[in-house]
Amino acid sequence: MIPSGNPTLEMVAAEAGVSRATVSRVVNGHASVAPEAVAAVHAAVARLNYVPNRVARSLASRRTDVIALIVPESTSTVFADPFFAPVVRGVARALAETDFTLNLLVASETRPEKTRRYLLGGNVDGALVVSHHSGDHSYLGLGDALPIVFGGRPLNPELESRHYVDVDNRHAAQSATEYLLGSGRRRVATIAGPQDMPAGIDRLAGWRDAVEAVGGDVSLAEHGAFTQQSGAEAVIRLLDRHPASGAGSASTGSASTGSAGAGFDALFAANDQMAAGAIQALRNRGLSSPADVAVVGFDDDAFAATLDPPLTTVRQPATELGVSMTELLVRLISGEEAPHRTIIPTELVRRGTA
Amino acid sequence: MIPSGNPTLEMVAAEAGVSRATVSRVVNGHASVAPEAVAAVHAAVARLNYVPNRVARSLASRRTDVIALIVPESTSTVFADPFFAPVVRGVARALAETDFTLNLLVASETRPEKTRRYLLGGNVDGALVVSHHSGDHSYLGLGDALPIVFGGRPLNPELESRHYVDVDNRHAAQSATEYLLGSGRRRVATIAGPQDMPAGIDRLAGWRDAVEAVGGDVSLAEHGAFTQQSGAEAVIRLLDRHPASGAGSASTGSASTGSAGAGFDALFAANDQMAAGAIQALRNRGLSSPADVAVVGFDDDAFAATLDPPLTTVRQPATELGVSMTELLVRLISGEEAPHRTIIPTELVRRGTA
DNA sequence: CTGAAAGCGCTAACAG
DNA sequence: CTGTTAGCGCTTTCAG
Repeated sequence: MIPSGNPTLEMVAAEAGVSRATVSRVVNGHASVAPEAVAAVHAAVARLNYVPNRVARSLASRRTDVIALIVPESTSTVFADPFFAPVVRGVARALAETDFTLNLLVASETRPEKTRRYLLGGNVDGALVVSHHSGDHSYLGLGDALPIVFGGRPLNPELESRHYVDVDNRHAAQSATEYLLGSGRRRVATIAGPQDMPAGIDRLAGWRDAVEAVGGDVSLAEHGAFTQQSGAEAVIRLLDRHPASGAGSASTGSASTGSAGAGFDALFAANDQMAAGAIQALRNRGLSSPADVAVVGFDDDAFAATLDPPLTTVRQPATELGVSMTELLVRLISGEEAPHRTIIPTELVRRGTA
Repeated sequence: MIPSGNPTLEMVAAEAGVSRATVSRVVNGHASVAPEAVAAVHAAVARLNYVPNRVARSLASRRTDVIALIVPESTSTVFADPFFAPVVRGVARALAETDFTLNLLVASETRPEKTRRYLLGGNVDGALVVSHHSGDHSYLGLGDALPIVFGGRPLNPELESRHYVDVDNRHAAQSATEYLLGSGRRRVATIAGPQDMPAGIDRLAGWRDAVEAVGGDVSLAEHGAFTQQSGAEAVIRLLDRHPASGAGSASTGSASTGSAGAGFDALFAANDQMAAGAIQALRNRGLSSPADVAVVGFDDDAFAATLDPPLTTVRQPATELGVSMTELLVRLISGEEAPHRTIIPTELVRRGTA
């Protein structure tokens, strides 16, 4: 191993006794090269331990075979987010069958131009942006300089013209609510997410769709921040605002002690964390789930099934989201047309709380 | 936004009325350029919205300003690993102050050559390998073609000649055991990790060092697989092999019911997961911690503090590991000499179990 | 302080 | 089927 740089294509050409063009052809698997030439080149490649310089290839071919998955630098949060790992897995899986290499780019939030320049500097053929949060306006301008696929509906209307794949939060929320209504519950409350995130907005809208359809009470809503704590607080507010009313409640077999009852008999929480917090808070008030309040969450995160009772929730197929985003991006990179909006189906997972 | 490619340096030169060389100089902040020229170039850059092509720059300068953090494709596992997120955070933090861009490379385990070629193809200036597991022999050969820093002591002796940063598992384990011994416990058992991983090997060795120093019983060891389940099973085996003996046990205030007692009064588990499993299993046998068996874990993972009682453990400074690895790599890239072995200190976190 | 010229290693027409 | 010829966009001596 001589410390001096790697062998070049030119050296391989010399070694094999052919021209550089021929070497390039066989290395890239281009058709029509004499079998002998192919063999000679392969031999030379092996002998020299040649590895093509991708940078040079990129410059010449204007392709990189690399796609970037951009994650915000709040990496700690990102990696802790149970939703994220499966998405990455999906992306990696979809890419495994292609010749693309994945490039998880940790975008410095303090120096956004660093990322911008990287992306625009010809380092990647396309990018995937998982915009769990709303603040990624920085990628707005890149859209027409580089194929980009967003995960999650963009909040910014300008981005509606971009390509994105998402779950149908609104419809899923509506279905979950209808499920609650269909199981005999009369007053379905909701703990909505932040209204500056699409997931928060859409899930609330879906709940409202279902409630309005049956002439229900759309004031049974409080907001949380997608955290357990905020879920607990929200349900307390709900309880305070709507104590046990004359409404024919379904609470009968409750093992509750000095329960004050609740003015609602079902709850749709915009994510599992908040559902967990809510159930805990209800219990502290002597209300149990599902007996007093049936609860449905959203996400089916890693903890949903381990709660007691296990949480009934709307499962988001995160891996499929990753796969789907990737396939879409690859299609865009190869110049194909593709729909701007791709929706992947969710699924209600019935467990113990509803 | 004209769909045709980005403006080139040449166009900027024309726009600014200077040569390409001059544009290059000001763009790269090289000294000695006439103020007027600088201004003209900046103006042109802004007007044209010029972003340098990093690929071309790379080819010409033979630098990329990118470093890769390689993670095995068992991504699901990796991202789920509570140890991983802080390492990434550390890397990102250290890099934020430099001009390097981070490139988290998900290495396809089914197609290792893909990664190899990427690394050797001039895409990055150096690489970080977090070798939590032992199987990464694939990076062995890269060492003298590209600066690489390993996280965690390499298992393979050949790698000892590489650069790596690690915590001193052996010494930390020894200290933890000594702590147990120093708090009046006589018989300290251990649940060791797999003996094909450095962390498993070294932590066991450290425990033995301490036990032998006081003439203790080094047969009080069982092995686990770093999982909760395996920790529970290991402690059961320990219990079966060493039931309550005549040894003056420290078990006094135990609230245990029909406790059979244990032939050891302290336990050092090679990681927190196993410690958690062990405590659970002990409890099932009517033994409580710390009353009957004092327990110290290793890692201080995300769950350690939430156990009941909270787990006393050896904290691994994962973020610092990331920072340290990065600083080392950057130094290597700039051609500086650096020590092959860097050890970062651990810390015993005293909580409720010992 | 600045321009001219020569590549970095590879791909891609274009003739043969 | 294969060699020749031009570059890809930028950095970097080397003169001036």
